[in-house]
Amino acid sequence: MSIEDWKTQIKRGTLEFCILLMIRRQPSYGYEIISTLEQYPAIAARENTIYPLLRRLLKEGLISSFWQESAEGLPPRKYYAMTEKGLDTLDAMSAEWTNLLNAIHTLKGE
Amino acid sequence: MSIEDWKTQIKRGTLEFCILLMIRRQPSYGYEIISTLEQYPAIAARENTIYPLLRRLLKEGLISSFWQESAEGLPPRKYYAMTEKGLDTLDAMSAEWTNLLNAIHTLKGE
DNA sequence: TGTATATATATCGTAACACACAGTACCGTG
DNA sequence: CACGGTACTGTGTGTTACGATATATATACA
Repeated sequence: MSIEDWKTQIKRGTLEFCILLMIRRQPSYGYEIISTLEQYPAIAARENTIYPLLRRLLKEGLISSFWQESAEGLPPRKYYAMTEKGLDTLDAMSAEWTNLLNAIHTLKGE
Repeated sequence: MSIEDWKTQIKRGTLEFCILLMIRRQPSYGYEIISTLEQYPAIAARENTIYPLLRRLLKEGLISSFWQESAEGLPPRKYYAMTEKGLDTLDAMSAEWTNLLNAIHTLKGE
């Protein structure tokens, strides 16, 4: 397994975590999420990954969606916002994430 | 997806990372690795997960193995140790991991 | 006989992410 | 008008790490 393959594995779960973090800050739409993630090579992902993921989060009720007109000449955007359930889940994820970081820190032996 | 399922996803890649970190500190054997991981619920895993993983790391040349007699009354243990290639890979992983942490920190908006 | 330590293997399933592809709509330039 | 570029939304199929469950082997000790 190359380091690139490993990066793919690392994204499992963390990508979902990152997207929820983004949406919690403020409602966002697919294209914006993809553009933002592009700035961070560690978790960059394309439409074929992001849209199915957003659809799943919608289906699970962690986020909600609404359409909004854009500035003139631009197609409408589908915004995603956090739900109560999403916030609860994100809190649980954050707690687990902290546990993971502590575990790694200890295993590093520092 | 429940939080338990998310924990499973998060282990992808991180479990491999953790095991390499452990073996870098000092050569270890399967049973000890499993026992140590049990102390950290975030990355706990059993034989059915750990042994195939160790076999994969061996096959990829990231770790090596050697048998060693145990204390009287115990069966011999198969120890795993880091290889040069494993160290290089671990360094690359650590760099990616740092990138990931930075990205998450920024996305959290702090 | 049963428990504990220790190292494995086999089969099957799940689900997240990746690759390739598809479609709509507007704009500016040649 | 055709073309490339940008903004925006998706679909279908494949790969593969990790998980559940079960089984196999061997030694020591109560």
